[in-house]
Formats: sequence, structure tokens, C-alpha cells
Amino acid sequence: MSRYNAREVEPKWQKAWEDAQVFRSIIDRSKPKYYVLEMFPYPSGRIHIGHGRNYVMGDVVARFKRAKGFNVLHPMGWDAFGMPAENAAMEQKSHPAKWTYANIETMKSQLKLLGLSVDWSREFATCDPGYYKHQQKMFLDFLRLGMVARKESNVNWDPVDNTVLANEQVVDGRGWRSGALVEQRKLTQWFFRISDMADELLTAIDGLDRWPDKVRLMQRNWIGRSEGARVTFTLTDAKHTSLEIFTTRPDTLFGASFCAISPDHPITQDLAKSNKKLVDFIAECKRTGNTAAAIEAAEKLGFDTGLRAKHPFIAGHSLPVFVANFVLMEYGLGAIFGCPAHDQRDLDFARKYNLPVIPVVVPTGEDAKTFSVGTEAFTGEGLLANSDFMNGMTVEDAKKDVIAKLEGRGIGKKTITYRLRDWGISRQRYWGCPIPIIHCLSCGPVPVPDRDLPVTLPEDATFDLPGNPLDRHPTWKNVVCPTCGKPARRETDTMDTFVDSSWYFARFCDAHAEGPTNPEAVNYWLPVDQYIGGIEHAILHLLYSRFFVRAMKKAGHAGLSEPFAGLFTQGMITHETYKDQDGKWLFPEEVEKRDGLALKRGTNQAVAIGPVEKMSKSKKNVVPPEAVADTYGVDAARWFMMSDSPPERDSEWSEAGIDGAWRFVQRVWRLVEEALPKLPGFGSSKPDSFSKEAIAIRRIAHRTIDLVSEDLEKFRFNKAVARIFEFINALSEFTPRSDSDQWAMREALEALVMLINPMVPHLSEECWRLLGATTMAVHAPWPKADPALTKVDSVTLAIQIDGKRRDEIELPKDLPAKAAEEAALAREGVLKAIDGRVIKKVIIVPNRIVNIVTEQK
RNA sequence: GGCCCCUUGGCGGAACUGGUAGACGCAACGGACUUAAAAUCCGUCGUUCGCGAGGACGUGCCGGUUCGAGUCCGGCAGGGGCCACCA
Repeated sequence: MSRYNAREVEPKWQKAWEDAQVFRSIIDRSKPKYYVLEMFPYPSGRIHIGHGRNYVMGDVVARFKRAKGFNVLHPMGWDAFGMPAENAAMEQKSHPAKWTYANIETMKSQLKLLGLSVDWSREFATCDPGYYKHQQKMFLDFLRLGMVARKESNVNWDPVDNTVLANEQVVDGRGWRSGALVEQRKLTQWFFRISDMADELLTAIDGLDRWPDKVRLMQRNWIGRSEGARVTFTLTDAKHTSLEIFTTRPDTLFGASFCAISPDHPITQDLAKSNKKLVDFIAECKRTGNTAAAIEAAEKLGFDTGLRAKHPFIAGHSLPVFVANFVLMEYGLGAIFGCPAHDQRDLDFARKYNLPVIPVVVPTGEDAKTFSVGTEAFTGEGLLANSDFMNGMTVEDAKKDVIAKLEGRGIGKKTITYRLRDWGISRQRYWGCPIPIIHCLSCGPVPVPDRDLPVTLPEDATFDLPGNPLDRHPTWKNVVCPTCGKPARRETDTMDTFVDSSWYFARFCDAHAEGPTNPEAVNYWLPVDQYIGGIEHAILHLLYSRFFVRAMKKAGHAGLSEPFAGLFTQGMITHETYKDQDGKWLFPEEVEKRDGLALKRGTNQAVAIGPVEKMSKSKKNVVPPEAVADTYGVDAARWFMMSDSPPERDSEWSEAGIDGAWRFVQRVWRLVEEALPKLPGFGSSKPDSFSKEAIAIRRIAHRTIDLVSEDLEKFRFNKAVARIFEFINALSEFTPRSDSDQWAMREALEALVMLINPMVPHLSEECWRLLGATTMAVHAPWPKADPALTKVDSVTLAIQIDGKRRDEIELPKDLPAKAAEEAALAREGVLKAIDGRVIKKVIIVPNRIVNIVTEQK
């Protein structure tokens, strides 16, 4: 009896797969294609087991589909541009490229350790000029087609690091690295005009039927469609004669008591030229941070411009126009009318500045004459009042009516507004894809001609100072204008790294294509049939990719609109956290558990066990894959990752859990090894008849094939694992006595070895070989269940008396209701439970339950 | 503040469309084997009453619909997620 030695077996099979180039994919139209992709990693250093779940899940799907006869594409690459590389370069006085490629090398060997069925011939990093040159080409294509804009926008500016910060890099109003108070600045930036596609991106969500509802909802909310109206107010001012506002509640127009415009509104800006106090007010508005807490605490502030707006329906009535800190220039028209009775912000504002509060929608059951609003605005349904021609209407009818009247008079229009803003892609950073533009004083921004692509990053940049190394490079940015030949300046901003990840899945279809994509390959492989990644990308990455593929279609680089037909968002791997007595984080391997106490290994120092959290480098609650592979083997790790929790939920990594998985691996090996000596040879012919026991085990085997196949199909890995355990339990109890029993045992073991193959491929190969196969399990087809053996012919029904379970009965499947009723009523226990009461009715659910309802005394 | 989701034994979790709650695994406990340990094997394992057969209770809490509710509806509590001054 030998023990299964994962340390020897796993590298052996990995090499065999590689030597045979098993996972190399080519276009093969004789089979259905299946593209499975995990969100590609950022090469941050080393991977830990927490990263592994994502790739293992994809690998299980890839191996399962391959066995089922699909032509599978399962590639891997690197999302390699980004700030951490630049920060590391600053700290280590090195170069981002050096750091990045070194990390890629480390992480690639770590990933290979997991035994992934990846076609490595398609590997690339987004920082390869061979990748980003195509991105530059597409940027220019999009520019020509009007999908790129250059415009001014407000950005978070870190005055110490001299760079723009993303919103998530601003913590409590300060830069996350420098700690400096972040300023709002206006910068001219490049944008992808994603908002032009808002409606299309929104309606197409309905068709993404293999995406989680949660993600679809998040995308819908992010796009944020609102129906409303734009209304033009006439101003009583010689210079500024009108003001256009957006509202979703035109029905409340008669409750208007003021208008408010954004500090960034053109009228505000114009008035500020001659009003020092307004300049101060605008500055004050800018100071309020845009953090959640700041917004919560922020007071509504207004500045009376002195302008008055004529009410569109009430002759002689006019409204004051304020500049207000809560009105955003980026949404709608940057101007609103305030109806305090029916909007909380307007109410807060009105109370502060003593403006009238006139209810115009009255909840049912309230009298219009007495209904009033105190400190809480009424935003519910009701009937219109104090509203002239709308009186008595429902909110919905009133909206339609007032919009028709406004349109009739040419002072309003029904409008749909989206929350989605254009995608600003300029970053004042070195380690990103250069934006292929040349700025010429005479010609303006000029595209870099195709023949000059790629615009590559200069290697001799310096990283010792904050700010953009490209901007301070002595020569790189100095070029001549491609149009007029005069001296000009290169664009020194690089692209947001989300651009890089918006089309990598298309590049994988032919990673060596001459153009951005190879149409034949893209049209064959896309869409991605199964995309797998973290929920944290539910909005940005997935929305940007959906936009980008649409743009690629317009530019002729792709033939479809939706890149990801199926999406699965997997949960994280978590682990306990540990701190020593000085409050320093400890790695799990530094902690030893003895007699229920946690101690620092090699000492008697107590360790504080902290909460279970997502594995992360900063909290040191990570487990390196090498350590797991060495002690237990990666199959045990893979099995544990698939068995513990449903895949969409978080899963806690524990020593006990991986121990259990290791025992499973040993148990399968033992089962096969112990049965082997008496089994008939591989491929021996099926006996003519079987014993009762053999038929029973064959039924279980075939039934398990069906159940596990269905579970894997539906991403229910934890249930597939449970089925396999049940199968193994049944096999352990089965003692073959005859030749035909032995044949049934072999059949069951072969099925078992194939069923576990996607999860524990190395163990499967080794058992497959042990069973006498001469080819690899990776080439073997998925087992097929015999319908004659999966058919169930008897079922156990529960018998309820008055809704309580009192008995159960075994009956032939699909027995008519009448017969089932008679059988149930013949049972002694049932009669005893009925206890002589009159039977009122009997409810029979075929093959499930008999419920006898009696007359209650 | 808005929208959404979740809550089942000591733990992870099963339970198809309203039809036998707790599959399977982990942990724990008792036993066998062993000089001993590991490994392995056998058994117990929601709470409670009963010697037993068996009974009562039980899916966060309160109520409803139903012959029947973990599952559907209303309310509450706790936990989590996304967005956030979006007019």
C-alpha cells in the first residue's frame, strides 16, 4: 500500500501536459467553441492562495468543457501598467518595467504550480509595446469616428505629488500618498464619449441573461436614467436673459420658490467677474470635500445673485436665483428650480433662507387646505393641489400635462438625463500607454500618423521626483508637427489602465495578429462564454469593456457588441489575522496553535487572533501557494477551494479545511489502489448480467455522473464535491464478490476518476494510469450516464396528517394518486395518527407527499 | 440619505417550482487497532421530554396567506454591498 505522493506526481503530469501541448488552442470548426477567461492579474509581486480561487475556478470550467468535447480557449496575461510599479520605482530607485517584468516571471511560475490548463502561447503584458501600439491605433480610430473628446473637467489634484488622483485615491479629502489636501482643478483632458452610448449600454443589459442580477442592477444604477423635462425660465436681467433647468418633477412647478445654479455654471462664472463676494462664495463651495462624511455634514449654502426668474405659469410671480453649493454642473444642466415641499434638499435650503414652502402634492387622506410640510419633504404619491390646471391630477398625469403645456409654449421639453459621465482617460503618469497625440501651436492637437506608431515610453525616465516623468523628460516630448513641420510637443499624459483591460480578451483571440485584432479569430472565439472575476469590477471594468467593444465594432476591429456572454463573480478567500504583542501583523506560518492557545512560533509569546478578513499582503494573512503545494499538493488546495463554500461567497482558508482535502486525495488513491488487484483489465467487455449489489452501485455511479455534470454546468462546485463524497462513501461500502461485480467496480472507479478530473487533475491522471489507461485523462471524454440506470422506479413519500409528518412509504414511481392514497391509508401508523377522526380531504403531490387533512374536533 | 442583498446545528453549507429541514464536509465526543503516536476503521452528533416505542419544539424576531412556509406577503431587528447633495 503506497501513499499518494503529490510532490512527485504533480510536476510529472504538468510536464506531460506541456510536452504534449495539450492546452494549445486552434480554430477548429468541427467542435463547438468555448472561451473561458478569468480577469487577468496585475503583476504586483507574488501571488497568494487567495488569488488562486479565481484561476482554479476558471480551470475547472475549462477542463470540464474540454472533456465535454468543446474547443476551449483558456488564455492568461498581465494587466501590467499602473501606479504601483511607478511607486515601487520611486522607492527602490529602479524602473517600472524592470519591477513589472520581474514580478511577471515570479507570478507566472507560481500560477504554473497550480496546474492550470492555460494556453501560454497567447500570453502578453499590456505594457508590451506590441500590445499598446494597437491600443494607440484604436484610440486614433475612435478619435476619427468622433468617439473621443478633448474637454475641460474638474479633477482631484494633489499639489504635493503634482498629479491627478482618482476619487478612490482621495481619503478624507487628502491624497492617499502625500496626505496633502486635494484641490479641485480644471484640466483639459481626453475623454471617451461613453455617455453617447448610455441608452444602448442600458437597454443591452436586458440581454445579458447569464450575468448575475446584482451586477446588472449595479450597471443600471450607474448609468442612471431619469426621465424629466428641461424648462426655460425668463430672467429679469438685461445681460442674462434666460435660464434653462432640468427637473424630474415638472408637476411640482407651482410649488417652486427659488432657482439654483451651480458654482460652475456659466452665469455664475460671468457674474463672478464683477462680484468679489461671489468669488469668495465659489471658493468656499470648492473647499467642501467630496467624501461621504463631508457631504453628510455639509450645510446647504446659497448666494443670492440678485437675478429673478419669471414663473412660467404664474403671471407677475418671480423667483430668486441662488448660486447653491449642492447643485452639480456635471449633472443635468447645472441648474434647478427648488420645490421645498417635495424635495428634502430644497426644503433644508428654504428653511435656512426663509423661502416659502408650498405643498402642491397632497397625500391621499389629507386635506389640501390643511396639509403642510414641516422638516420632512413629502416625496410620495398623491394628488395635485395649489396648481391651477393640474389640480386633482395624479403625479404621473400632471407630469404629462405640464410637459405638453411647456412644449406647446416652446419653453420646455421632455428630456432623458443619464448619470453616466464621459470616461476621462488622461493620467499624468509615466507607466501607462502614451496617448498618441502631438500638440502644435498652429494646428492644435494632431494625431500621430499610423506610420509613427507605436509611441513608446522613453526608457531613460527618472523617478526620483513627484509628478509626471514624461513631462520633465528633457527630449522625449519635443517633436515636430506631423502636419506643418513646426516644433511641437507630445502629449505627455498616458491612458487610464482601465483602457488596457477593456480589450485584452479580444487580443487573446490572436495574440500575434498584425492589427489590433484578427477578424477571423475574434469572430470565432468571442464572445467570452464564461468570464470570472471579483465583484469589485462589477461596474467600471465591465462597463468600459462593453463600451470599448462597441467602439471597436464601429471601427471595424470586432464584429459584436457584447464581449462577455456569461459572467460569474466569485467570492474572496479569507483568513484569520494575527498580531504579536507589539501590535505587528504576523504571517500564519509564524503562528503556532498549542493547547487552544495561539503562540508565536519558537517562542511562548501570545498572539492575538484578529477577525477573519480577505487575504491581503498588508495584513499578512496570506498563504503562499508553494507552501501548500509542498505539504499537501495543489490538488488538495484546488479541492478545498471548490468544496468549502458556494463559489460566489467568501471562503475561509483554514489548516483543518486543507487537511480534510488532503485526506480526500489520499482516500481516492487508496480506494483505487485497494480495488485494483481484482479488477478486470482496462477495456474488458461488459458482462451479460449483474448481481443486485452491482446494479445498485451502477445506478449510483450513473446517477452521480448526471448530478455532478449538472452541478459543474451551473457553477455549483460545492455541491458537485458533496455528490462525489457520497459516491466515494457508497464505493467504500461496496464489496465486489463476482467477476461482474468487479466489472461494475471498475466502471464506477473510472467514472469517479473522470468526475474529479476538473478539480484535481493530477490525482486523476495518476489514478487513470493506475487503472491501466495508456492515454492521459486530459484526453479522455466526459463519462456518459446510461439513462436505463439513472431511471428511478421507486420513491419514498412522506405522509403528513394535518400538515405534520407522521410516516413515510416506499411506492413505485408515478403511482396514480388514488393508489397512493390507498397505500397510505393502509398503514398502521397512519391509522393510529388519524385516531378515528373524519378525513376531510387528502392532498397528493405525485412522488412527494400524501397529506391527510382531518376534521378537527 | 437612496437602491439592493443576506440571516438554517459548534462551523462551512444542502433542501429542485410552496411538499420528509439539516445532504456532504469540518470540528467535537465515545470506541477499535497500536508499546505509543500518526494514519485508518466503527459509532454519536439541532434542542428537549421519555427506560422505550415515540412525542414536543426548531430555519433572526412578530404577524399573515396556505392542507402544508427555510421558501410567498407585510412589519421589525442584525449584518453586508453599491451609489451618494444626481434635482
